[in-house]
Order: sequence, then C-alpha cells, then structure tokens
Amino acid sequence: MEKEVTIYDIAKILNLSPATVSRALNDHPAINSKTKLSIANTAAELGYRSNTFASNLRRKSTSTLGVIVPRLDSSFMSAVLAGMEEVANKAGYNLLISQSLESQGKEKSNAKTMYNSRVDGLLVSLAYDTEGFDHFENFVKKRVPVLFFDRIFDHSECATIVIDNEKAGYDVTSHLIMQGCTHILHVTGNLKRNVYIDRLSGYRKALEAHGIAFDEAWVLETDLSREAGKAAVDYMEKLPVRPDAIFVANDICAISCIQELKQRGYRIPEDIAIAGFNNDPVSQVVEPSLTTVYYPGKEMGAIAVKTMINHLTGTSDIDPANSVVLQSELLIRDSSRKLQREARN
Amino acid sequence: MEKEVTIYDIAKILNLSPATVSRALNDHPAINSKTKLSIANTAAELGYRSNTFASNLRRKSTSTLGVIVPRLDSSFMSAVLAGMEEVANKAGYNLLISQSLESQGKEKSNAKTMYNSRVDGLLVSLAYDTEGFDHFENFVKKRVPVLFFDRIFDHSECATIVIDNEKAGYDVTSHLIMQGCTHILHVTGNLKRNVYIDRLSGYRKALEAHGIAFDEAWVLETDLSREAGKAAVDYMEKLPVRPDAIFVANDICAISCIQELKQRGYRIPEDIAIAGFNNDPVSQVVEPSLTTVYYPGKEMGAIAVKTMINHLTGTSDIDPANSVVLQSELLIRDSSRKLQREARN
DNA sequence: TTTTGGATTGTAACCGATTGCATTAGCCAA
DNA sequence: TTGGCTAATGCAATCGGTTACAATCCAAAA
Repeated sequence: MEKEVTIYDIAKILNLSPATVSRALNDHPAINSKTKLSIANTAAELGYRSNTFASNLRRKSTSTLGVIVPRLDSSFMSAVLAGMEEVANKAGYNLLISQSLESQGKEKSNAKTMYNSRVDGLLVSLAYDTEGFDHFENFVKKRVPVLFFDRIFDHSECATIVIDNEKAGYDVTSHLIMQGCTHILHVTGNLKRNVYIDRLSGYRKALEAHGIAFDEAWVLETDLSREAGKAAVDYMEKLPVRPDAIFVANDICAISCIQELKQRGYRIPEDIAIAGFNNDPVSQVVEPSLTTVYYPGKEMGAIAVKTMINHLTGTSDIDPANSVVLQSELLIRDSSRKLQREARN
Repeated sequence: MEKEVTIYDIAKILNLSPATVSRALNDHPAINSKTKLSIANTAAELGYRSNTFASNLRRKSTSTLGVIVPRLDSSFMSAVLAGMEEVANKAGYNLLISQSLESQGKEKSNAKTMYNSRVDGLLVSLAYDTEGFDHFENFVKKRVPVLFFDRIFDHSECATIVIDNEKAGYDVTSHLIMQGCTHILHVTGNLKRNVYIDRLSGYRKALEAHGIAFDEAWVLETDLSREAGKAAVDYMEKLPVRPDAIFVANDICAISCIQELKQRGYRIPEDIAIAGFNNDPVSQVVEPSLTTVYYPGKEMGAIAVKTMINHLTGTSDIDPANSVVLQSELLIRDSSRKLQREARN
C-alpha cells in the first residue's frame, strides 16, 4: 500500500501512452469516450490520485489562494473565512491562510511566504499599521492578482471588496442625532485604514448635514481594544461638555465603554447613547443591547473568492480596478433608543 | 519581469553545476562556504525563489498540514486556528484549512481533498455526526499521520489533544451542588462525541459523589444552538420538579437559556443557576456573567501542530497513540453564585 | 483506386530541483 | 614519484504530468 500509482502504470495496463491517459483524466475532447471510460475505471481500481506537484510544475499554477488577515480570532474574520472556504472549496481551490497579528512586519513576511508558495491569487485585509505597498509589488510584477477586502489599499491593479463605511458612519451618526443627541464623541481606530477614516468622514458629514459643528477634540483615535474603551470613558469625562452619545468604530470597544459607563453610574441610553460597529455576537447579549452596523462578513469572504476565481479563470475580464461595495445595515437596539422606547428589536 | 529564475540560471552565471547550486541553497555541508556565499548572493540579486513543486515532486513531501474543523466561525475554533497558524508558520509549514460545517459528508469530501493535496499531516476535530473512521483509512495506509483534537476519535494510530472533559464536567456540577443546587438539568450535545459524553459522565459522577440520584430525564441531548437554548427552557418547564440549576455544554446555548429564562421572569441565579462551557467572549458580557469552563483554544492549536511537526521531523518518536490532556479551569461567575455573593470575579 | 480529412493516439521534450555515484583537485605520507 | 585520502564539485537519472507536434487509421470523396 506504499507505492503511488501513476499515469504510467495505468498506461501500461491498458496498453496506451501516458499522454492519452493524462488527456483522458482531464476530459480532453480528442479522446474517445470509450477509452476515457476504461481509463477512468482502472484509475479508480488502482486508487490513482493525481500528483499535484508534477501537474503544477508543468502547468505553473497551484489552485491555491493565499489569505492574509489581521487576526484569525475575531468573529468578523472567522465569518469571512467561512465564506471564503465555502466558495473556494466548491471551485476546487485551496486556501492558504495566515494572520499578520496586526503587525506590518508579520504581514510582510507572510506575503513573502505566499509569494514563495506561488499562490494563484492573494486576498488581503491589511494590518493596523501597514504603510506602503512594497510587499505586494512582487505579485503585481509577476501578474499574480491581489485583492483587498475590508481594510483595503487603493491601487490601480487591485480589486477591492468593501462596505460603504462612509454611508454607514453617516447613518449611525444621523440616527444618534435623530434621537436628540448633539454632542457625539467618535471613538475610532487607526486613521490610516480606510474603514476608520471613512466612518469618520460619514460622521462629519452627518454632523454638517444637521448643522452641528465638527470639533477635532470629539474624535478619539485608539486601537479599539477593551482597554481603549475604558480610556475613552476617561477621556470623555475630561471634555468641557459631557457627550450625550458615543459612536465607537467597533463592538468590542463599544461594549467595554458600556460596561465602564455603567460601573460609573451612567444610565444608557438615557444619559449617554452608544453605538458600535460590526454586529459582533456580543452586541446582542450586552445590556442594553448595542446599536451597531451589520457587516456581511461571510458574504464578503464569499464574494472576494468568487471575484478572484472569476478573474483567474478569465470568466470576468472586468477591469481589475473594479471595486465591489456590499450592503451594510444599521441595527437599532436599546443602547441608543432614547425615543420610541416601545419599538423593540 | 515575467521569467522565473531557476538554479540553472544561477549555475550558468557562476559557472557551476545546478547540483552545486541546489546543495548550496540547502546548506549542504559538502559545499565550500565561499561558494555558498557567492551562490546566496547571486540568488538574492536575481530574485530567485525556489520552485516548491519541483522540490516537492522530488522530495515527496509538501510542508503543508491539513486542518479540518467543524466550523470556522466560532470563537473557540478561531482561537485554535490562531494557535496553529503561529506555530506552523514559525516552523515553515503551511496550513490548508477547511470546514465540515458539522456534516459528515463534507468532512469526508474534505478529507479526500486533503489526501489528494498530499498534506504531510492531518489535524481534525470531528463533525457533529461523524461515525466511523473510513475516510481517514487512506491516510493511515499511506502512513500520513492523523491527529485529532477536541472532538476526537479513538484510534491506535492517531495522537489526540483534549482537555479532561469528565473532570471539567465534574467540577461544574460539584460547584453547582456546593451552591445548594440539587436538581440540575444537563443540556448537552451529540453524545457520539467524546466531549459531550465525557462531560455527561463527569456530571453523573459528581451527582453520585454527593448522593444525588441520576435521572435520564434530566439530560437533554440537543444541537447546542441558540434555538436549542429556548427549547431547553421549554423542556425544563415541563419537568415534574423545577430544576434549580442548568449545566449547558456550551456557552452559546447557555446564554440563550439565560435570555429566555430572564424573559420568562426567572431570576438568575436565585431561581435557577446556570453554567456553560468554553469561556466564549459573550460569557463575560451577558448579565449575569456566565459561570463557565476556560478552554485553552489557542494553546490546543499550538500543541496540536507542535506535536504533529515533531512527529514528522522525527524529533519525538513517542508512541503515536499518545494523548495530550490540557488544563481547563472552572470560572465561577455570577450566573451560579448563590452563596458568597460578595466575592466578585 | 487514390486522395483527403477528421478522429484518435503516440512521441518526446519539457517543468526545476534533488541525489547516488562518480570525478577532480590538492595534500600528505611512504 | 606514487598511492591514499579528503574535500569539493559534476553527471545524469529521476519525480509524474503536460502538450506541441507528429503519426496512424479509416471512411468518405474524387
């Protein structure tokens, strides 16, 4: 049971050439269907499995997609990966997954690994502090497609999958304003990243649209961790005017704010309304339940892989600079419902 | 920028044979260190990257580990994967990850894909309803090591990584009993899986140890989903005696129980104490915070890969039937604290 | 009967790295 | 000078499919 079966073995048994066997197994049209059948049968009998390396070596393609994400252990990312895996698997592609742990250095080294593994395409969501595109240049030069999702990099050669973060930020802020809030603190992440700068931009526009002046002091850039939540509450208490709402750019940090605020005796949403972002499972469980933005993670992963595979197989020769924008949705829950307290979600 | 550099190019430039170049790049002792240096230099200059396929084809190994998990989108699994990725990456191994979506059928097809991809080793956590070992026989026959973690299969050829589920189940149950509970409903998962049957066994033993009679009607086998949580509450209300505690075999379902119970007017833990399992992030956020069992996911992933790689490189020729048992820990929180209400966690 | 052309199948040169078995050079001792 | 030995390098086969370019066969057309 040790020896591997090759197309040569099959060829010898059936008195054919290995070329014919190879073509038959790949369903080449020139091969007689009866021949194909007998080849398929003996292949099955012998327990033949194709040697991917030999095949890749000759074909120069790997049927493997590389994925680099900031962290594997976040509910959003695992949803994304679940979506990716499902589509890739169906299309016969493998996924090579690695995490940058939010570090530019590790992202670079992962990119190198992917490059050496000769992935057919690369799917990336950027780390917190990544600057520049150097580590992806190799791919572009070798014409390996690179696609960014969620935390993207704007590059003429790369497709992107995002949600409309500006609109989402606008919607959240408008909602808070409609609830009567006029002093809204925005706690955000690293503004190098599109997701955060765009949400901020939506926040600004909503303020303007409602005639509220924008003030830089009301934007707090953090790492959006649990600790940042507490720090944000500290910061808030030092502001000249007490805010009546906080819009946090992620749920984890928003929840930590809620817990901290409750501990300090604030009532939510009566004293301060809170809104988060991502629709993390915890957002439904926390009390009061957290107003947030639904983020289609699984769908995003699925579409990213679909786009990539279409690109690779040439099904869609769409402009590689095309960008898919997915639908997000504001989920209004108790943490921000100052009016219509009756309508429960 | 299209042409790939090969060892032949390097050889030609330096007037050496490809054999020497290959050996130099692999740091073979027979090669003169000066020669090595000049080869390394020109390789770097030319932007050479080794062709894995050619190498794999010749070597018959892939430096890739296959991973099959029930779901990617669970906080426990993403912790496991994060741990795996870190170790594998450091050791120069790649991870090929796929999910069975809790279906035996998909698990089988994934195993086949892994087999055809010729992974050097396979790491598996079983789906909900998997029976039998057939789909892994191929690996055993070809001497590809298979390691099970968490949801394991007992097989003489396969290593396993687990926590002591029986002990954990015992500890949870004992704790509830110490809080004065005598009627403890146990909501569990598919009893084919070791993790659930072992926890159940711990539950039984704890009852016995405290002189409480075991009753089958007090064990509810479910799929541990959110819906199952509600169904469990329904079931509970139909029992002849109202339970004073529920021990649920996972946090997601436990939390859904809590929410349902609260909605029906029960006070937790005064009327009913609740305990979960896994230390999912939500368990800290729910109110009251959920007593649960800390599950070392990241560590489990790391150790699984470490064990596998040691096995592959022959560093440890330990009996393949060896089993690693990791430490878990009972985290007592408010949902079960009927006594000593002062000690907060 | 000869020609022509489509349908099948075969030949052989790759793809790029690895490695068992020489071979060569250089040095020391006999 | 010669033999022996070590260190360093080269030769050439090999891993298993793929594919451009024939070659072959057979029936239909001329």
